[in-house]
Amino acid sequence: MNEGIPLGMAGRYPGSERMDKPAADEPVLADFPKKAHDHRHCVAEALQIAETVCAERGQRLTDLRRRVLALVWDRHQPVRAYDLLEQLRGEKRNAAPPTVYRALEFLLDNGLIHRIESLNAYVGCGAPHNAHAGQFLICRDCSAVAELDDPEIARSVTARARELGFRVQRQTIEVMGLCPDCGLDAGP
Amino acid sequence: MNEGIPLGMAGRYPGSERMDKPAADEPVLADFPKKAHDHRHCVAEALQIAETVCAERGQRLTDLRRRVLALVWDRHQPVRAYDLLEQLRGEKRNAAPPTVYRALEFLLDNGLIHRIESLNAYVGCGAPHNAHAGQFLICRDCSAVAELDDPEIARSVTARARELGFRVQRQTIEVMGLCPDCGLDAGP
DNA sequence: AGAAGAAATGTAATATTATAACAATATGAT
DNA sequence: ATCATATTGTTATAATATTACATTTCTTCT
Repeated sequence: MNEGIPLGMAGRYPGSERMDKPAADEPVLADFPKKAHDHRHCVAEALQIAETVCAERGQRLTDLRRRVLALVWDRHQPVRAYDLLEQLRGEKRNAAPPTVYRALEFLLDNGLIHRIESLNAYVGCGAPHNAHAGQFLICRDCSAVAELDDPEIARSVTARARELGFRVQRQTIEVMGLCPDCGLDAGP
Repeated sequence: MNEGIPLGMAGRYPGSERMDKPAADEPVLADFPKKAHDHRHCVAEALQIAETVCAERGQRLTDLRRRVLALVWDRHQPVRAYDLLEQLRGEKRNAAPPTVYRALEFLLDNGLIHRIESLNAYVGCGAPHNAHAGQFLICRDCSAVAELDDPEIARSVTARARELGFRVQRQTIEVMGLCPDCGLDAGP
């Protein structure tokens, strides 16, 4: 199972019901969105948010960067850099690795996407207003990803680290498993 | 700072005072070991444990695998595959990438090492008896790594995932920051 | 508008990480 | 000793990412 209708993506994703800004300490109740939802709306809203975020920060969301962001959002799953490159080449024959990697770097720096380290891949960020690392639930079967932003998890990590005298700068939390849909196949 | 005396490594590492087997639910009180400790003892004990673990499971710890394990432990820091390869080539002129990657795969499968996804690197596992994913504190400055195995952290992740109907198979938790020694430089 | 400086992109080459495919060798079981 | 299997050797290549420098575009200042 890894074809056909694109599946889930980060909760509080553009298009979900909950795009209100959460209180600093409120867990983001992320979830895996329905299989069928309006992609175009989803992408359009992500782009709109990106415009706003960049404008607020005086960052330049160029055509290229916007296009790469749209491609990352297009499939609501982690996307690899060279897949992006291939798609770009279809539109822009002189695209090269730095074309993609520079755009990805910009988007990462501005919190508009996240990198999934264990997959060497990238996903759109559903809540780019606040700087955050996020925690990711990744389905082994269909590759759907849900982004959590649970302060309790983050705190339990930070607390233990501090006991050891370690200063936390950034947390990478990636959970592999089965999403609600794919978990059904495997029994209760 | 990334040279000279090798620095820290996983708590409950061979050579630490606490090599007793923890209760299933007891947090492993990992810590960053002292800068000067007996490496040879450290490596020797890790190898001894590996022998035992493999014997228990009927797995073959061959010369090559043992050698790679020793090299991973040698510096108590995350080691990259091609660094291992280069060292191997010094001893065994026909070593090639698969030589290293196959040994690493074996060691990973048997829980004798962990892969640090965010660094594309490998570290020895201090407690290979129990299958576990582990949580890693990685110093940005000196590359020292401490391996935690804190069930509270794992539980907080699992609990939230279950609320979303996600079945956890494996957690990757990697925390970048400053270890106790390097954190001093940066003020309190 | 025009020039200077900064930011972004183009372009070529290469570094780094990892795997595929098949041959040869070593090991353990009978 | 022979067979089956696991391990290792060997060659080639795939996948991911960066460096270095040239060119273009954008912003700002006049």
